[in-house]
Amino acid sequence: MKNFTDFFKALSDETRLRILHLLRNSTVEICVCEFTDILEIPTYNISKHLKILKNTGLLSERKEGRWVYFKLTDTQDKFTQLIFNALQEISSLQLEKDLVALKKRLDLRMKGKCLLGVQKEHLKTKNKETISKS
Amino acid sequence: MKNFTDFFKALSDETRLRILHLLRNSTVEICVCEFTDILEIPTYNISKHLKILKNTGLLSERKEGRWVYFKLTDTQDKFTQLIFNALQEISSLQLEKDLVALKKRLDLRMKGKCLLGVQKEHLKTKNKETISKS
DNA sequence: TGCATAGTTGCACTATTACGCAACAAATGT
DNA sequence: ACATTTGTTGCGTAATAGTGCAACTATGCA
Repeated sequence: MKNFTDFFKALSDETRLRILHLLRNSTVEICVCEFTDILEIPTYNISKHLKILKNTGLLSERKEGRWVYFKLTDTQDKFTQLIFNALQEISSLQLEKDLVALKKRLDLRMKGKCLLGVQKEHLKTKNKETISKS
Repeated sequence: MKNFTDFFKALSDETRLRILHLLRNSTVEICVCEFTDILEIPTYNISKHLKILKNTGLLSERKEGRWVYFKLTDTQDKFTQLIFNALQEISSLQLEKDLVALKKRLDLRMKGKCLLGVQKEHLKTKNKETISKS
C-alpha cells in the first residue's frame, strides 16, 4: 500500500508533473541543467524532485561526465503504464510553454550532448568560490 | 494543473485508496457508518476523507434520511477512467481484508438499507449528551 | 595539483496535511 | 417539543513536505 500512496504523492506536485511531461514528449534524455533552464526552477530543487521521481521507479538516470541525464523508465508494470497513459491526457498552457522551452533548449546541444551548464544565472547553485567573490 | 496535483494528492493517502477500492468492488453504494466499521477508522475521519474524494470529483453522494451513501462517479472523463483502471491493478493483504469486512457489514443491511449506525463503539463520534453522561 | 563546473545534500524555515476532540447541524422518532 | 442518532466541521496539535541557502562531492581541464 505504501508503495502506491508514495507513487501518487510523487505525482501530486506541479514541478514533478512538468518534469514527467517533458520526458514523455521528448525523444531524448534530459539533463539537470536543461530542466533548470526550461522549468525556471533552481538546480537544487530540480535535483530533489528528480530524486523523488527516481525513488518511485518512474525515472532512470545515466551519468556522463559531469552531466546527469534522466528518462522515463521503460517499465513492463501495468499499473505504471496506465498511469503514464493517464498523464498523457493532461493538458495546460504551462505544459505547452514547457515544450516550446524544451525545443529551444535542446537546440543548444552540440552533437546531441548538453555541454553548457545552466544558462539562467539566478537559477544556478552557487558554490563556495562564487559566494566569496561576490 | 492544480486540478491534477489535487487529484493525485487525493489518491496519496492509504485510507482514501481503501475507500476507493471498496467502492470499486461493491455493487452497491456504501454509507459513512459502514465505512467506519469496515475500515476501523473514526467516523469524523471517514467523513473528511470522503469529502476530499468528493471534491476531486471521484465520488458522488446521496442522502437518505440520516444516512449518506457514496459511490464512484460514473465519469466519461478519459483521465479519470484510466486512473480507475490503474487502481484496479493495486493489490494488498489490507485491501483483501477490507473486502471480507465489507461483505460481512453488508450482510447486516435490512432490505438493502443500512439501518444500523456504527457498530464499533470506540469509532463513533460522541455527541454532547453522550459525553456528559460518561 | 589546483580550479572551475555540474550536481547533491543537510539544515532551518515555512506551508500543508492528517488526526483527535468537542461542538454542531440535520433528520427521525416518541 | 425533546431526545436520539447520523454525519459534519472548526480548532489545536503533530507529522510531513517543499523551499532556499550554503556546504559538499565529483568530474574534467589547465
